[in-house]
Amino acid sequence: MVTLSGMNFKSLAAHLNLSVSTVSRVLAGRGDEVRIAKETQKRILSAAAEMGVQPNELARGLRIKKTHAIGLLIPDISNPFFAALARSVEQEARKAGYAVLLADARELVSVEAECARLLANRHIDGLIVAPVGGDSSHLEALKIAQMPMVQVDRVIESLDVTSVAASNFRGAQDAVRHLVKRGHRTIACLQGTPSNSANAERVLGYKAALLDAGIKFRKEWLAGGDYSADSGRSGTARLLALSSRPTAILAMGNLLALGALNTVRSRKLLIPDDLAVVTFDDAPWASLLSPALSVVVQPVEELGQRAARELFVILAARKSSRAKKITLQTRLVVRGSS
Amino acid sequence: MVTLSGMNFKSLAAHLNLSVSTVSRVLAGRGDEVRIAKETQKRILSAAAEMGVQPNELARGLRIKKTHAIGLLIPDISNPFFAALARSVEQEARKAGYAVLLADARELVSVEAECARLLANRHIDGLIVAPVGGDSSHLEALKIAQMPMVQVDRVIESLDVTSVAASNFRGAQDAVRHLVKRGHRTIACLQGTPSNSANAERVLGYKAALLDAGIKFRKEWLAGGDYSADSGRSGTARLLALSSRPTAILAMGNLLALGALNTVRSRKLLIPDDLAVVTFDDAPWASLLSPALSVVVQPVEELGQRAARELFVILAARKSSRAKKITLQTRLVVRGSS
DNA sequence: GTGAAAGCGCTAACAT
DNA sequence: ATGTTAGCGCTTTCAC
Repeated sequence: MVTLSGMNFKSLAAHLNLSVSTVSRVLAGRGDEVRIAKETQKRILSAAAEMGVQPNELARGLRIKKTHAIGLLIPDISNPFFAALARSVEQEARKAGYAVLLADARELVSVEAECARLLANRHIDGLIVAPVGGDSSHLEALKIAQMPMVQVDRVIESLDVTSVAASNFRGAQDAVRHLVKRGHRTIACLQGTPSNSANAERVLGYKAALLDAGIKFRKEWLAGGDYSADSGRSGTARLLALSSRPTAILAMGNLLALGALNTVRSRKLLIPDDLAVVTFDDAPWASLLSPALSVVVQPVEELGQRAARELFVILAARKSSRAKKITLQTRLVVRGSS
Repeated sequence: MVTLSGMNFKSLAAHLNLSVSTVSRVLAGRGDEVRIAKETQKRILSAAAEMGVQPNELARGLRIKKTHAIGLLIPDISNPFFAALARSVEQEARKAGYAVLLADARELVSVEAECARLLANRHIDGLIVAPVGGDSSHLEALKIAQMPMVQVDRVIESLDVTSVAASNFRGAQDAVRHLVKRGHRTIACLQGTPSNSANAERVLGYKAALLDAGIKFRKEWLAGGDYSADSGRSGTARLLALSSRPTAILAMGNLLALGALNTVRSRKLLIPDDLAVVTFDDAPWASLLSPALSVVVQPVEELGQRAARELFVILAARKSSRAKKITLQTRLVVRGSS
């Protein structure tokens, strides 16, 4: 508990022979509104700047019942996607004068519930959450307690809370259409965690696009089961063993794709000739592989920015508005692998 | 500003016909110490649990001048290394009952300075910082204001603050020794940002190992300049054009290595035969490339854990102790690329 | 064993 | 145009 200057409004006021309230009013920027003499304002402002006096946000929060802090509850910060999300949320929050309390659920609902409780105790003004999925009663509880909330990336529909996500359905659809255009008719898919809404949307988009192209979906084309490279590796092995071997694969996460590449290489097959690969989520290394990976890019930066902004809109609103469902477009980047 | 229950000590006390002080004492776990009747304690405890009453950390912090929150100031959360660091710091903090305020400096000293100020205003109890490097007067200021601090990964010696870092010197040394053992005599190096202490240590270790092996360092072997893949690509191109072309490269970051691989492939050279590559920092994809990358692994998880623990030790201590310098061992993992 | 009262640093309603 | 006062929800002395 350290203040840079060690001074507070009281000591500043004493030093200037003014009352704390006057100091408070001026430093809150309401000097003109309350008609404090220009002269006095100047004195206060310059003295504050010089002595490095800043309001104690704790005391302030206690009084006005706002902490100007938001919680960011994500399933796994070591996942580059969420790291990038955290980055843009933090930047947007700082711009708006909010601090960010970070909580990492480690993909465990139990940890997520605990974090939710701890954050509530900290009296955050609002929460941005990418739910782990599965049980969400702890998030329900927050909602009932009127916690302003925005869901991002992963969406729990039943929560009835504003959400910001990429067009996962459309992104998968685009990828499949691209593959179809390249002449593929047997297109498999490596899925991530099925309980995850983003994954579910992608699988739906994949199936819809197959239908559109007059291709009958076969359930043995659905491999994977989580977002790991291992899952991609074994899933691809299973797919390659199929009697009707797929000529293309859509992976729902880039580690899945990496696993796929691995299996393909070990079989001495060629990409994209023997097997074309498209995957969700770009990464610095995706374009550096040979062949470079074709990817469906999510607008991560915008996702975080938008989620933060939506939350701030909710916080600024006097009364609760209806939950919005915001979808940001994905972008297909075709490179060598397809 | 939401409480899950909407209740506080006062309402609980009223409900039980007790005073706030008694409730406070019991819920602070000092019931026995102050000799509150077992019976009363039980009533309070069970009622609190049932009604979900938790202390308002804000009011608490204001009173006892402790927020049980720490700041985590890092240069770039989208860098997987720092993301992993954040993850372990957050977990360790939560275990110890601390919340984590995240601040991302985006590798800019100016942003770092602003974040430092904002965090101080939030009255964090302590700070874990991986300095951007360059100017550090803002960190000096925090130190002078007695902010409990721990540096991690990147270390500013002049700050005289406890630091936790990997054995960068030793790690580079080990890598070079390994290459020498494989018969290499012309070993180049792709460095990251020179102003970064971790990079500087690595370069020193690299040079020391060359000296040890009786190899004279030549300054044209030093390429790169930042941690990007581009830097690795162009640096490697330069190295390959040398009259005394290196047979091995040590990269100080995995994107640098990725860039190197790229250049090597485009030249139709073979790894590790034409050029061996070892790099700092493992990544999920490093072992999935072909050939798989040999890497110097930093114990990221431990780095974060240790930094947090050291900070908590400082926070628990009554008076300030001397700054420690903690070094955690790196590990060389030899794979196909060397 | 428990309660009353003061105070942490701020804001806001109510003086003047 | 500025000061006085009460109070946010806790902890902590001091009282009984």
